[in-house]
Amino acid sequence: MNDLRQAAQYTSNGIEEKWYKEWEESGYFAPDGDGEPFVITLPPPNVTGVLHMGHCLSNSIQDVLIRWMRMRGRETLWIPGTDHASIATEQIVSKQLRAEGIDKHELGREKFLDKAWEWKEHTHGVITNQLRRLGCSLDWSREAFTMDQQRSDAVSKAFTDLFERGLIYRDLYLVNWCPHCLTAISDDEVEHKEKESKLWRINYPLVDGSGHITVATTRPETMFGDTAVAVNPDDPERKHLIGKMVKLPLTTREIPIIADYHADPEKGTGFVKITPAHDPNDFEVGRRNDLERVICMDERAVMNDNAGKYSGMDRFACRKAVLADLESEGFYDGDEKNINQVGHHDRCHTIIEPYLSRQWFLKMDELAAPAVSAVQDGTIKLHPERWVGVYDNWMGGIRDWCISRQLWWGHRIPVWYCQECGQEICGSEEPSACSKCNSTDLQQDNDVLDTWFSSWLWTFSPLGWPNGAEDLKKYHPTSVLVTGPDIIFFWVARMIMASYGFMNEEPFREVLFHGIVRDGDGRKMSKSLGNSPDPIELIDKYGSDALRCSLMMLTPTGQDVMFSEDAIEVGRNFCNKVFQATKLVLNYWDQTGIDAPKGDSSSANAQLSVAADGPAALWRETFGVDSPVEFDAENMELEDCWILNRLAETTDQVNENLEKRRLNDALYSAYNFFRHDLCDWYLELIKPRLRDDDLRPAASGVAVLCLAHSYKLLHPFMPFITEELWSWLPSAEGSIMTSSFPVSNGTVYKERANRFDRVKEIVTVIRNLRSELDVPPGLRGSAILRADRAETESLAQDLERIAFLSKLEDVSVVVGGEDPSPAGVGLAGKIDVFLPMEGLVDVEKEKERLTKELGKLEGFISGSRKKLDNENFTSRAPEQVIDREKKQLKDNEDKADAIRQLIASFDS
RNA sequence: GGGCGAUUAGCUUAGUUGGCCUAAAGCACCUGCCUUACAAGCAGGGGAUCGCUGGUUCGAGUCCAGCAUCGCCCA
Repeated sequence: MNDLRQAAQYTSNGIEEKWYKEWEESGYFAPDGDGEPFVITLPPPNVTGVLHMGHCLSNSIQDVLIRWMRMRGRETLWIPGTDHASIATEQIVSKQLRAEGIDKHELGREKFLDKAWEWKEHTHGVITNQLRRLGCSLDWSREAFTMDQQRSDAVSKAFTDLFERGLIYRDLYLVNWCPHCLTAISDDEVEHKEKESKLWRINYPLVDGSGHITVATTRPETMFGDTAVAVNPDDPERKHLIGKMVKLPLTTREIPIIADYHADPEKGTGFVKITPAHDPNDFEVGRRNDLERVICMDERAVMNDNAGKYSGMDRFACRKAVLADLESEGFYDGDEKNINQVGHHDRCHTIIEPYLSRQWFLKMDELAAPAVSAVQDGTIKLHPERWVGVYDNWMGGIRDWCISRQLWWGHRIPVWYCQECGQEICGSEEPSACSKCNSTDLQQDNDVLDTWFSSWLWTFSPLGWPNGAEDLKKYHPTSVLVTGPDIIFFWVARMIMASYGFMNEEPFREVLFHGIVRDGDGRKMSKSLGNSPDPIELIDKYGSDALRCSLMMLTPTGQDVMFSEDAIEVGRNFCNKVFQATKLVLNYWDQTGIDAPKGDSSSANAQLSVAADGPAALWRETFGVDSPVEFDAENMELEDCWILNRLAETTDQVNENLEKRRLNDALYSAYNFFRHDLCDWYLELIKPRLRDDDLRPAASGVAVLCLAHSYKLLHPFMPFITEELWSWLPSAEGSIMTSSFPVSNGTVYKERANRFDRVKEIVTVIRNLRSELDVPPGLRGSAILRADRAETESLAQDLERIAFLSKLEDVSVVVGGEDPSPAGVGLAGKIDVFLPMEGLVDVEKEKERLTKELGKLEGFISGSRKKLDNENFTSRAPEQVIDREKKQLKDNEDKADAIRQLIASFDS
């Protein structure tokens, strides 16, 4: 027998790796069958990175969808891959080289790339193995990397296509420049942070000697790049100065006062210094007014010769020096506090320097148009829907995308320059000679492309575009994209544009945005805060199933999730619960000595509605083999009917919620069924039958069926433990992950199921009474139920069950009659429940309790009466609503009467 | 400054078409129980003027307007 069967508690040790290996070797992750394809491309993690909590959530969601669809018979494909993370990787490799005393530039491009590839090979296995530990059922045979040959081909094909379509251009532009990484970055990579700074006032003397004007600035060090001062043309107090010249302090230059609406008379001093080469707004002003662009810093944000004696100083050191000199030379006019948004590079957190340089841009308008309508007309659905507005908003104001990066690790821009005639040649392959002058002296552009320029192709490049055809035809468009909303612009929007741009169709049918994983205090998890647990450590400690289950249970659809280590106990505890219930059932099953034939998974199914034909039919349906147990389908036990009905209902709920992509609701349905219906009620109740030699086979048989279906329902969420326990079941054959997912078309045994619900209600009332009246747990008293004649008959069949579940010696039923006294009393629907307790009941306490209950009822009654007395209500509300209200009133009045009578009986 | 979202029990949230809402769940808390699957458990309990103010309606946690507070994105 399996060692785990003997364990006191569930432990995932060894089990998870064992099953993952088995699944992978059996080829279960590859698409199979001829069902409608269901395809996801994994959002590629950084190849040199490690798994973090956000990945765990995102990948768990994807795996749930994939496993569910696979079990439903769809041809599923989940494609893994990683991206090359240009800036991050280049930073790491450069740092490693520096530690060895090697400078990147001395080493040279080729050798640096060798080092980077080495590093990539070294770290690649880390993240992919982590995905395996999580249980992700990815088709590893199709793994892609953004810089492998196939994907590199896709990138240069995309670039050359766009180039030929005239959408790519090169221009001098003010870009977001990182003086630390020495590269341009896109708008999206800039993080704006609020900073308290100052607004300094500086006097610029008028050249004609008629005094001075005062400009206000947050960046005095850029004054060496000033080429004008702007005044609002509608500014009555200052417009007369337009056209005059001012002297730029600390220099010998003279600049004009110009008219531009960028200047706001209400803001600052009404005069704005214009620095076209160092400020995005000023750049636009410069364009409008045809101003000269004077660059006063180099790429490291060090002042250059245009800054005169400040040349060679860092930008911030220069600011201090300039301010000091302005003051000593009498140009300084004070300052005031100012809070402004300062852009930082999201990778290295250096303050961005707007920098004038020649970059490659992609025109977006044309590409955006079909991507906007696809989301608007519902071709692509976003969940939750509110992201549609955010998406539209951004797409409406879309700006051209700066795609060049001054880095080496990445896809080198496929453009060559003729050194003879200056011709630009773009092509997927290196040209042998200049197309214009035939010179062979060609040089490739030094820059590489933004990493997102390869990931925006991610729905079709992993399927083999542009070379392969088969996978592409079969699996594109993909089905779902699962990701966080933080990259909706970076990635999601661009993928949609790319797909329409190159494939002429949508990249996926729906996008599932999930929340961000935060720590227990609601802070975003981050390396610098050190508040992010290592998922692999958590998996080692608690098991992957526990981690997945906890994350899914804690994550409201589309909302952020607060995760702390103790939250994972929810999942761990549930795994143990599933294990314990299995142990119980199988231990009794083994005692039956029945030798169950193994089933045939190919003929097995999971249609719950066959349960109505009896457990034997369900057994055949579930395991694909005749039931080794003889069930009496004509005389099913009440609880068996009830649990099979609950199973059918739960199955519906799970499927329905998964359909709606409400994953945590789906999990909760299955969880509540297992923990409460199956364990707390059903398994508790059948214990006497399990201990009885004659009744054991049927009771344990139904329990086995419940377990089998529970495992299936839970398998997408917790794949390992369900596979392990499935393998323990009699008649179970093959892997659960390739078995059928349960389906149901409604309820079974509805009438008897309702009868059991009444049993539950009565038992709950009795337990409540026992507890409220402080009846010692060891005391097995009796109870009397009073009901009308119609109910009494069926109730009589259930008395033993009620007695057992409420731990009473005996329970009897009467029709009408006096209240037994003294007794505790409760109401289960229309049934009065008496707990006679000679000498035990504290009359005063019981009266107090009943009075409280009566008060509550009277509140409801007066509420109902008020409604029903309102003619507006009775004439306008729908009939069912009125009927329901009347019925409630009647029920509550009956209850209240019963309680009043009882209170009176105490007094007599 | 522009936009989006949130506000329900101590905490995290559910509440989908206005009426089975007499507002649900988990965690936390209190009480009892080591009952031969499980203390990583079971049974029971307390705890909410649904952010505020108006409006629409026979009826509002739900729809509308304004306000307040918080969060996110963009400029």
